[in-house]
Amino acid sequence: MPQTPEPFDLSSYIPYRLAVAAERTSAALARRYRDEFGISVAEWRVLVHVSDAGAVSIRDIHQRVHLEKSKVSRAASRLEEAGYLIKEVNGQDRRLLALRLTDKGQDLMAQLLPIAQAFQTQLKQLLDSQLDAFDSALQVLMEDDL
Amino acid sequence: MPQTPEPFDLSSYIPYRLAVAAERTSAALARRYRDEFGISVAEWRVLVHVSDAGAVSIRDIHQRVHLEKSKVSRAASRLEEAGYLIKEVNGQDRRLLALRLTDKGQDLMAQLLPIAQAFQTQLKQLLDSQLDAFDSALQVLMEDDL
DNA sequence: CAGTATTCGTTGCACTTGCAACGGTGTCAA
DNA sequence: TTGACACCGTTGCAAGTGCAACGAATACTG
Repeated sequence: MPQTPEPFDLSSYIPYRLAVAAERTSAALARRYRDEFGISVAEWRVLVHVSDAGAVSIRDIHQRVHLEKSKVSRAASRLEEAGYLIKEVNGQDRRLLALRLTDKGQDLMAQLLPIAQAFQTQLKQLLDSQLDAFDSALQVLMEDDL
Repeated sequence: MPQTPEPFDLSSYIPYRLAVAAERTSAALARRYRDEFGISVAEWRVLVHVSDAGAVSIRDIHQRVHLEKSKVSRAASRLEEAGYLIKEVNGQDRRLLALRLTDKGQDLMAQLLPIAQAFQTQLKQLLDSQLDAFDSALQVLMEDDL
């Protein structure tokens, strides 16, 4: 009896669905600020963390926003070159950097944050009644061993 | 009155949470077959679609599995070089290719599919009661305009 | 102390990625 | 038929990526 391989439906496969949803969401967000501000996703994450945690090291960002440290390093360099932040060496531990937004960087965030907030609001409205379950499902996927 | 910029919590931001969850999930899946079989995510998606849709073109795959056509083209070339599939020109329209699995490719899928199925089962168990809401939330994010 | 091990951020390297442009093929209307 | 146009898959190129290795700074250990 020839064994037909069990059919496999990619469109119902959770890792695939997640990847597509994440990509669409990130792309939709990036569209809202990439052209106008020239900020990539990695740079955006760095900016957010520097913006609300003050003087942070590359390592801090690496650990808290799920970015490779080399990616953080290069994103920070691009942001520094663009004048959005400065790198100082930490006086306590001179291996560490202390990244801080410049005034220009704060201006940038003042423009970006409302855009980001509006998008979050839009997404919440779209998800509506599924939002809570969706959020706790994401929590599981972000924290549990897979 | 100095205006403190509204705080922005990245860890509750949906695009960020989705990106992290998707990355972890894809990485967990890739761990299960990358080392042993040397298959990337793009190659995996191409394989799945060729495996269950028979003779397909690059464009078909591009449209159905959310991959850039250049990415599909290069993934298909790697798979061809590894002996997992062959490219023929479509007789009806010689602009199109018809990709088909070789016997070696079918053997590969016979090994990969159970791994993939087991992972899906594991994820469903993890998500458990949130699964239905999670799935319909993903559906919204995959289909609606963002 | 001295000497080793560890941590931090950067960088070299090979590889991947996205995008635009290309040659080859098919379509359609004049 | 021919010419303009559209579509398919590939590829060149610049930019981004992950990983390992590096120098500099610090921590640890005897």
